[in-house]
This record gives sequence, C-alpha cells and structure tokens, in this order.
Amino acid sequence: MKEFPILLNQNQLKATPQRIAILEVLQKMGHLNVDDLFAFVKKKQSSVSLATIYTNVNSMINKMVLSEVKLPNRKSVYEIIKIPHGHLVCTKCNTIYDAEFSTDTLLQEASKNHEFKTKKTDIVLEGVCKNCS
Amino acid sequence: MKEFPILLNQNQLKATPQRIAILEVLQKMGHLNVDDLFAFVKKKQSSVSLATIYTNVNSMINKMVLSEVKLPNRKSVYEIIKIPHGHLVCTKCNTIYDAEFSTDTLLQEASKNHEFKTKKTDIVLEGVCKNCS
DNA sequence: CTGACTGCAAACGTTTTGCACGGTA
DNA sequence: TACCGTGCAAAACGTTTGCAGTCAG
Repeated sequence: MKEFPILLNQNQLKATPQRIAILEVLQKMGHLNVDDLFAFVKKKQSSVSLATIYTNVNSMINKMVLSEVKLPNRKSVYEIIKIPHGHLVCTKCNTIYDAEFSTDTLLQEASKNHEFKTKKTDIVLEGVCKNCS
Repeated sequence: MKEFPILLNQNQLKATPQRIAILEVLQKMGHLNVDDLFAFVKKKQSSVSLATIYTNVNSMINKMVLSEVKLPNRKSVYEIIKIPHGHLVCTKCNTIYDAEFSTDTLLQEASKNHEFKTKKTDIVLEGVCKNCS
C-alpha cells in the first residue's frame, strides 16, 4: 500500500512504520478497538508500544485520517475516514459493517420539527447479520 | 414524583433516596453525564458519594431503567428510558434534544442492501439548534 | 540536521471494588 | 429481620505524559 505515506504526509504527519502499520491493519480489518489494533500491529512490529497506538490514533483522528465509532455496549472502534456512512453491528458475531443510508429524511425531520441545522449524522444499527441469521 | 419508587420496585431495585434523586434530576435535566449527575444529586443529598452514582447508573442501565447515550467528542450522558428516539446535539450550546425519527427507510435499507435484521437504531445528529442559529 | 516520533515507565483521571454500617421491603 | 444499598478508601483500569534516544523529511 504505497498511498498511506502520501496520505500521512498530506495531513502533516510523518510516515512512520507504526502509523503505516496501523493504517494497513485498519484497511484490512475494517474496524478495530485499541486493544485489537495493538495486537495486530504487534504482529508486524513486535516492539511497538501501546502508548504509540494511543498517540497515533489520536493524532490521526485530529488530522481527520481516522474516525472513532462509538458503539453501544462496546469499546469504541476506529476506521479510516472515507465517504460518510453508518454502521451495522451484529450482536452475534460482533462484525461491524459499513452501510450507506439515505439520510435526507432524518435531516429534513430535524430541520422541520426542531429547526435544527446539520449535515453530520451518526447512525448505528444493532441486529443480526446475513451470516448469523 | 411518586412513580419513581414504583418504577424501581418493578425493576427489582430498592427505592432508595439516592436512586430517586438520580431519576428526579434526570427527569428535570433530560441528559446528564456522571459528573453533572453527581453535582445535581449532591444538591439534594450532600452526603451522596460518586461511587453510588456510578453503581446506580450501572444497575439502572442493567435493569433497563436508564440508557447510556454515547456522543461524539463528549462524555456519555444518561437518560430515563422512554419510547425509542434519536438525539440532536448542538455544538454551540451543548444542549441535547430528543427527536423522533422515522427510521423505516434506514431499516429497509439495512434489510435490502445488507440482509441485516434489526429494530434497534442509534441516531445522533450534530449541528446547530434553533436558539443558536 | 532538526523537529517529530518512539518505547518505556510513571502519572493521571475515571470507574470499580471491599468493607462495615444503615435502610428498604 | 434479611439483604440490598450506601459511603468511604483503596484498588484497578484505561489513557496520557515526560523523557532520552531515534528516525523521517
């Protein structure tokens, strides 16, 4: 994945092996919490420290390279920022799926019923996925 | 508010003054994080301990009397469980509003595009409220 | 070459726990 | 009365920070 160093540099972050590994792991696994991220990155770089994972997750969130996904009854997971989307969380296999929703109705309801102006939605559905049902 | 002791007893929880105070404060204020909850309850019961707030918030969540609302860039807030609804968070005044959304479209999209079965939605919109715009 | 980044360990803030006492059902 | 719940203090936990050495740009 040659583009991660570029992505990092474009966002005022140095392309260190640790950061590249975090992005590679997240690209492959989709969504991971800090502990899993640490475990996976450690496979590639056995000397990596948990503090580095925390520091980098935070710096990449600040630079809008990553985003945090807060989930009910679970630790937050992190993902590489892409086009806006919601999440489907399977309560059986714990897999987290990306899902594109048409949010027009929600935004209109917020606007009409509450005079609330926004374009930022945070949508999580909890249920049972295809494979588990 | 005479109904809180009943609500608690119905959910296998003893109606202690601390728990009643937590519910009264939440009913009045709508959504509070642990620290604010502690501060408000302390006004009524100066001897209350933070540990009791934590313990009771957890036990009432477990008994489905309260629910936790996880918000972007903020500490979680807690609310008394009522009919399902989403939340509008004003980034200017930090007020959190309840909002009823028609979630049919979302549920249908999850079902059709991902074969995902659910009725549980978690919706947060971040933006600017009526009073602040 | 220089400032940013790393690993380590210590510090920090938040949440949970153990215990003796008190209050609800 | 029996047991659940409380307050307190200590412990546990997750996360952040300070520092000396290292590395990317």
